[in-house]
Amino acid sequence: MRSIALIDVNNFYVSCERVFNPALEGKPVIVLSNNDGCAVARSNEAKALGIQMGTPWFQLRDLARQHGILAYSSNYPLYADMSNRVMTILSRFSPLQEIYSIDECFLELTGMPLPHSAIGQAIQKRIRQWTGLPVCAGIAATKPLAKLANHIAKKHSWFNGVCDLNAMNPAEQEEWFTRIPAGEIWGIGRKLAPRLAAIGIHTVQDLRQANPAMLRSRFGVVMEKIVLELKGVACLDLETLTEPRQQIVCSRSFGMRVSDLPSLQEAISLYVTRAAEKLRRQRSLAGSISVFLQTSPYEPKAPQYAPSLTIPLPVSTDDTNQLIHTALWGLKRIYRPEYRYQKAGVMLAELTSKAAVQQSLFSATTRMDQTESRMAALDGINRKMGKNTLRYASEGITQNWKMRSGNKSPCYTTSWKEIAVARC
DNA sequence: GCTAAATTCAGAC
DNA sequence: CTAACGGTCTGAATTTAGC
Repeated sequence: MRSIALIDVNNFYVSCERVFNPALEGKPVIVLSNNDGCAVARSNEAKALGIQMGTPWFQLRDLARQHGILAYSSNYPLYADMSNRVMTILSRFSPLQEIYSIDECFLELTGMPLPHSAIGQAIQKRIRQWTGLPVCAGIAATKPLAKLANHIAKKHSWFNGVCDLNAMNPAEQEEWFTRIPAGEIWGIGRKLAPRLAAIGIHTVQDLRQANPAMLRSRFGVVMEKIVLELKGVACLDLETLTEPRQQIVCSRSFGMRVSDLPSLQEAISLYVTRAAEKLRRQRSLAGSISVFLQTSPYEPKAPQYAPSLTIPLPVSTDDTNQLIHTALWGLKRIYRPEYRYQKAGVMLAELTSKAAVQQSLFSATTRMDQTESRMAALDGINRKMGKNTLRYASEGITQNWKMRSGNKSPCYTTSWKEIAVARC
């Protein structure tokens, strides 16, 4: 019997904040998305107050005041660093690991000594000891079932955070499947759940018993695979190698509405810089760059404008200078001064491996070499001396358009300067 | 009427 | 005092373009 574990950190962002600020323990805490926009992580106490995932912060303000809810701006350097620690520890429990998201991974446990719940408990204990973070483990024969097992472990405290569906007999399993709504299944979202309900499929058990061929014809292959996996038939492999991204996007909402071109130029320059850093980190080159602007869809009475322009690059590149130049050229094409922009962004696409470049017949190789050493120097200085030590003047100095981040915790694990301030 | 490319949809977290 | 609502990425399905 195949045995897959799905390990995930409970309320990940909130738990990271709590590790470094134990006073948050037992209190209703939320972490907000970029620009302090929406609640994207909630402690159990906050969930108990009825705060839904993705609720805009301004709608929560009153409730937060009433109940003393603590709201933090998101601190991605902290969460990314904690995630790396967790994933490294987990990698020692199995040779096959799929890192599925910032706080989740699958581990192949097939063939390891039983009971596998004991492995789950060992994992839980070590992650808690070595990082301070709480995790749950779900174990089952396929990935969606492991997700469900994890869901069960989280919801029912008597499992102590570890649930092995493989260790249950079929009647017990069925008991659980009958109690869980189909919408909880991995891959069944807000559109598909109502469509399934319309044909009488309400629970996991209903879906398990449905005819895969019929579901395929009505909903497509994805649904068919989900059903087969729920029956225990493996269709999805563990994806243990991470392929390089096929496109890289960097976009941000502004802290205020922006209408002037110079501010947009600064923002676009910054986003291109970030995107190009990611591009070089995965050793790719971009074949095209897109620029886009957006007015706020939440102000329906204001005139809306959401232009974008994709510019093909004659020779694929990872040179920030060249990418900024091209993006700013594109920005000028799409910019109209009469709108109040809420957001801007860039996308690098048609990415290819740097190891297999198609050189231009007409461009001299020296140009490429110059780019190479200039970018290496830029990345090297910023790696050694800290992010932003060396940056492009076109990013601007005051950056009045920058996103709001009113209550960010210090970067406890990635910045010497901020630890000194924290004194915890 | 076919294939390929582009766009949209749905999902995850 | 008022207005304030995330970001990245994937793969399938559907539509459109080009022949």
